[in-house]
Amino acid sequence: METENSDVKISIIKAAGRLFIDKGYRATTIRQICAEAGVNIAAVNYHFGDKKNLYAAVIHYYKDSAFNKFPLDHGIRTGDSPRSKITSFIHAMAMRIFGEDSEPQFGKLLVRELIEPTGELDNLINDIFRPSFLKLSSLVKEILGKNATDRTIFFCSMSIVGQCLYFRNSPRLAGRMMKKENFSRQEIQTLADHISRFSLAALENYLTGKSTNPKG
Amino acid sequence: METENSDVKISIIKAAGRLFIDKGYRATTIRQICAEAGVNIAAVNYHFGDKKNLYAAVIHYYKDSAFNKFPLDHGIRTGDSPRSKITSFIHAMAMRIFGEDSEPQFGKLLVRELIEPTGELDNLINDIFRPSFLKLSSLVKEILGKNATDRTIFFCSMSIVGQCLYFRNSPRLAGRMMKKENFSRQEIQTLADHISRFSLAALENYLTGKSTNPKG
DNA sequence: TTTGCTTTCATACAACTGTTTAAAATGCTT
DNA sequence: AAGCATTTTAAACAGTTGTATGAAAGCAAA
Repeated sequence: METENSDVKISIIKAAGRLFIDKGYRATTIRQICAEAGVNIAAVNYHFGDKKNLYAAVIHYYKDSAFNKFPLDHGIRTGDSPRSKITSFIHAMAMRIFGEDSEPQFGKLLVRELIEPTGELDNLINDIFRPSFLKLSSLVKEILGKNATDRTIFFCSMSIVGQCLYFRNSPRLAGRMMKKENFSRQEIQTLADHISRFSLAALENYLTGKSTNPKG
Repeated sequence: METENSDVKISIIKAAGRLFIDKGYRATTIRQICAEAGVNIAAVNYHFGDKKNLYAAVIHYYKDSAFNKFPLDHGIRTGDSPRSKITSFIHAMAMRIFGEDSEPQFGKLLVRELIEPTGELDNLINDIFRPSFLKLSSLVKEILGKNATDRTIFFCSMSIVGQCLYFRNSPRLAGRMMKKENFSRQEIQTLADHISRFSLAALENYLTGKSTNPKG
């Protein structure tokens, strides 16, 4: 059995990726994958061993694809202002999560794994979530200043990530743009612009803002 | 066949709810549900017709439970300040989404349905998402003021909802509190306090804040 | 106790699942 | 062209799924 990624393996990975993104791991059958890829039923087991291994290969493939195009420090230059750095980070994160046009939507796979872990979640946390979150936290800390506690930095970073993921997976409300399958780069930038603006406005007034006690 | 909710029906709904929340609709089998509820395997089909109908009953049951305890205007009094109103709204939303201790976590069912619609999604959008979102939007509008466009109000409301749902479904990062199965009321309030504070800081400076253009 | 209805039960069924197998086809080296 | 390893194929496998069935049990009213 070959170890490199042959054409057949790639075509299976891509077909499986489309289906996993669209229907999820469990609801996608090997027969569907093979039909979509135009290969025999036994091809998955021959080339990947089993369905679980194929899924891991799909995650790996799309993860590399997303982070090769938009690495963690994409658009961030050392001399940039904290505002500019966090804005660049959010834009790159949005591009990874949304994908462009018909590109794979890595964020959908991520969220699916969050909701219904298949066993790859631990790898994803170590490979993706943790380093990405740590990078974001360091940028958040630059904005909040030295008075911010680790807990505050943590919560604020969570708030930023949450916005990105929800925009990708929100329901269709009224006749608006959300819940589209694919977004153009222009639309992704519009969303990333909002998230950056919203988050920066929050971060720059988080420590000085009034209390939110409902009674007060 | 009875039309009221008998004891057996309730116990099946509750057992199914626990399993659907934990493993999702597809991964949960009727045999598991009946074992958990201590009833015969044919009970689901006898009392609910089929699995899909049972799922709809589960959604309906937990939805009513969550909104009876924490309705849309929970804690909101007419004379309250806009800040106080939106804070109360976020706290109630958090309670509905997280549930308390071992209470049903309605947010998990919601997000599962967002990620992998079973057909109930359209009902949920009409019954839950849309009215809740409209209520939140009206409160956001109060804070942003009359200069805010509908588009701005929409995006900012999305940002608030996104935070709540992500906190419920975030991965376990380091040894922190997230990705717990159950949250105490104290922990939910802590999260809601942060989300309120973050969002209010954002809303009150969104229109006056500087641009987020990465170049600037 | 008998009657008639509702509910429970063990069992069975057809459809679908991931996976395996052994033979056929293909490609590559000599 | 021959030999050999790799890949593809059709067919089958055992296990699980949601659902259906017909008999047994429960139960209230007469």
